Order: sequence, then structure tokens, then C-alpha cells
Amino acid sequence: MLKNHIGRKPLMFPKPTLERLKLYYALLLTENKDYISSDEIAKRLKITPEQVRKDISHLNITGKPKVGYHIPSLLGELSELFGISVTDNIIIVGAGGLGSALARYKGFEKIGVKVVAIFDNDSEKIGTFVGELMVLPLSDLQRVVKRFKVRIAAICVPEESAQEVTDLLVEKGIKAIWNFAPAILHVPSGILLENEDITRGILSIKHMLDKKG
Amino acid sequence: MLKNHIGRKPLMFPKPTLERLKLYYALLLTENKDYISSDEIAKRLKITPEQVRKDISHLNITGKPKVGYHIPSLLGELSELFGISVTDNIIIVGAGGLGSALARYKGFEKIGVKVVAIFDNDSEKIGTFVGELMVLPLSDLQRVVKRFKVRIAAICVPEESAQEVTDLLVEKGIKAIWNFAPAILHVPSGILLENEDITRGILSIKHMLDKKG
DNA sequence: TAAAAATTGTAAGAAATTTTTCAAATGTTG
DNA sequence: CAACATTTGAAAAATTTCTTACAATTTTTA
Repeated sequence: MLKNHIGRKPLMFPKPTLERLKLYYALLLTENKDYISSDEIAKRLKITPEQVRKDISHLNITGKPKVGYHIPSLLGELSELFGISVTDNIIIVGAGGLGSALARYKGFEKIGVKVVAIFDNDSEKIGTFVGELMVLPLSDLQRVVKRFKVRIAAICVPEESAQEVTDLLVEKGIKAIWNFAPAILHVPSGILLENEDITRGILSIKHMLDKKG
Repeated sequence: MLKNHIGRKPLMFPKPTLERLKLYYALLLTENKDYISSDEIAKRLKITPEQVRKDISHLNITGKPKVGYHIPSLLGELSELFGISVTDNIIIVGAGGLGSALARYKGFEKIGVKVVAIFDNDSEKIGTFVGELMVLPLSDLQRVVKRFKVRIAAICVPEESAQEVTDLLVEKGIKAIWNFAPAILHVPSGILLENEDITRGILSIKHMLDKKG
């Protein structure tokens, strides 16, 4: 359980519930009906409707028997839960293939995320453009973080410099590290670390393909 | 629990355990000592040593009191568990920013994954090179899948064509879909689907930053 | 309007996972 | 070599998460 201070509702979410709530959010975004039943969400996501109802029961929302849940309300609750209504300015460190792809990613807007800068150490890359953004040297980091009130940084540098970059970011006031490097990073307590190592996904696939169906 | 047929050991893994085992694998890859204790693994990954021991107890390996676990053996067990010793030829569909970045990703080799082709529909892109690979039209799909015995395909196309591409891939004999599109995909039973939607990671960050630390 | 059907909400029970505890084994030190 | 410290391994307890079961509510239909 993740505890939460403010009142209103219990506001404690089992971690697995939180993961599923993200899926509901993604699903509902593409839905253009007004109402949806737990049964339908369940079928689409291959889980049980009871599970869906239980998850949703954590939110400040209530469904209508025989009709289902009001999708805009559900989306509203989930937006609030995930802080989507507040736009976060984020920065990307590392303008290689992954960093550039991330900088151009179209999906950020609808979840309240805006990439305000991309950094690199390589003087060949500095000054070139990735989409609309000019690649900046790390010496501009402090200025940008202050100016745009950046709390989140994505790390897209090679494994060997990931820790170094992390330390620098934390020093400059970054509060959350979104790590795309295949490295185990260390952060001071109070700093959030989210690992996005893509090899994990394919390890699951390989495991399942070989060991099961 | 994920059940498994072949004997030797119980070979059933709680899903959370499996996730942590991947982390151990990543951690141990960068380690060059001979032995490591549950305590050290735990400290690095910010979990408890008991948890680590319990996880490792699922494997066909046993630690030495006062010394710890033999790292090469542990790596060997984990490699086998995740099928890393067997190389999988995978293909990428979608030669945009993300697809290209993925095709150039260096980390695949050490987990037994090789990208053998990248596809796109856009005639502007077909024939251009991404690293060493020429972008191919989807009409070449069948040939490549057969020729390289491809079981896994990564989907890096826009949301709106993701389902269509999925259907095509399944039809051509692909057994596992690694989905990078921000879409809820449907696959026939027996086909594995692994979602890698990167927005999920940052939703977690936004939630935690606002609601807690 | 009353009965029927569909759907939510929740409490209780079951299952899965994590934490606690502690005995057994193996090095290490005096 | 004996006492001690460290570390594993495994059983038991506690906690968390999921499933089951069913009552309550609302719409539909006759």
C-alpha cells in the first residue's frame, strides 16, 4: 500500500491496483462512449470485472447499476490521481537514438508532460536540433531547471555515464529520475527513481515463450 | 504463480519474484566479484535480504553461509530462466524515432536478442538504412519471418495502425508482440503480448511526486 | 407499476506474497 | 581448536491482494 496524507477517501492504493488504473486510463482515452461497465473494461484487459470494480472503488467515483461508470468522470479522477492536469516540464539527458526518439514522442501532451530541453555532452551534437529543441550542453542544466521549474529528468545516456549524470541532476535540484539506461542507479533518499530498462520487457517474453505457451 | 511443466525444481515463480530476478540479473552483470551476499544485493536494490534469499531459493542454486552466492552460477541460472542462452531473432515494425532507436539499441546482444529486420509502410523510408539494416516494406514480412524463424516482433507504429499491424504479424506466424504503441491491443489466445508503453513509467513518477515525497 | 434483468458495491473468505524468526552451516579470530 | 560473527535456508506468522458471493440499485419490459 502507498499511504497518502490528505483525507477525502482512503487514498491508499495497492501497487498492483495502481498499475491497473494506468491501464484503465489508457483504455478510456480511446473510448468515445459516455459509460462503460466493469465487465467491458475487464474483457478488454483480460482481467475480472470484480477486480475492476474493486480498483475503481478506491476512487471518488461511483458507478450506476445497469449502466456502468461515467467515462469522463472516471478519466477525471484518474487524471487527478496521476497528476495529469498539472503539466510537468521535463528534460532529457542524452541526445542519442533513444533520447531523440523520446524528445519527439507525441504521447506526452495528453498526460501532462512537456519536454523543455535535451542535453548532451558531445560537442558534435550540441547545437543540432531534435524536433524543435536545440541540443544543449550540460553547463546549461542549472539555468534550465530553475527557469522551467523542472522536477523530472529522463536519462538516456550510456550505462557507464548514467550514475554520473544522475548525481549531477540531483545536485541541480531534480526530484525524479526516469532512467532509460540499463544500469542500477543510486539516488539519495527523497529522490524518486523509476527504471524503464527496456530489456526487462523482452526478458519476460523470452521467459514465457520458452517456459510456457 | 506461473506454472511450468519441466521437472528439476518447483519452477513456479510468483510474478513479483520474476520481476526482481530480472533486476538481480541486471545487477550481477555489472559485478565482477566471485560471490555476493543476499545482504549486498538487497542494499543495492533497496529491498530486504530475506526477500532476496527467498527469490533465489526458487533457483537451482545454493548459497554458502558466510560467503554468499556464487555470481557466475547465479547468472547461469538466471540466463537459463530467461532463455538468454538461446538467441531470438526479432523484427521491428515502424522505422520512426522509436523503432530506429530500438534497432540501434546496444543492449540486446547480452540478453540473447538480435534484430534481423525493420519494416515500414512509408515509401520514403523503405530502402533507407537504420544502422546496418535496410528498412523493408511489409510485403517482405512473411519471407523474413520464415527465413529467420522470428517469433517476436516489436511494434513501434502510431497508435492508430497498431492493431492492424498486430493482426498482420500474428497472421504471418509471430508468437509474441512487444508493443511500444500507446494502444490496448488484442491478440488471439496463445499469442503473447507485452506492453511497453513508456507513458506508464512517467505516470508513476507524477503520481508519487504529487502524492508523496 | 410490478417483475425481470443487468450491474454496482462490499463483506467475507481464499490465496499469494512478504516479513519475521531462528536453527544450521561456514568462515574468522584469538 | 574453541568461541564468535556472519550468512543461508526454511518454517511460521503477518500482511496484502484477489476471488467469491450476494445484497442493493437502477433500467427495461410487460
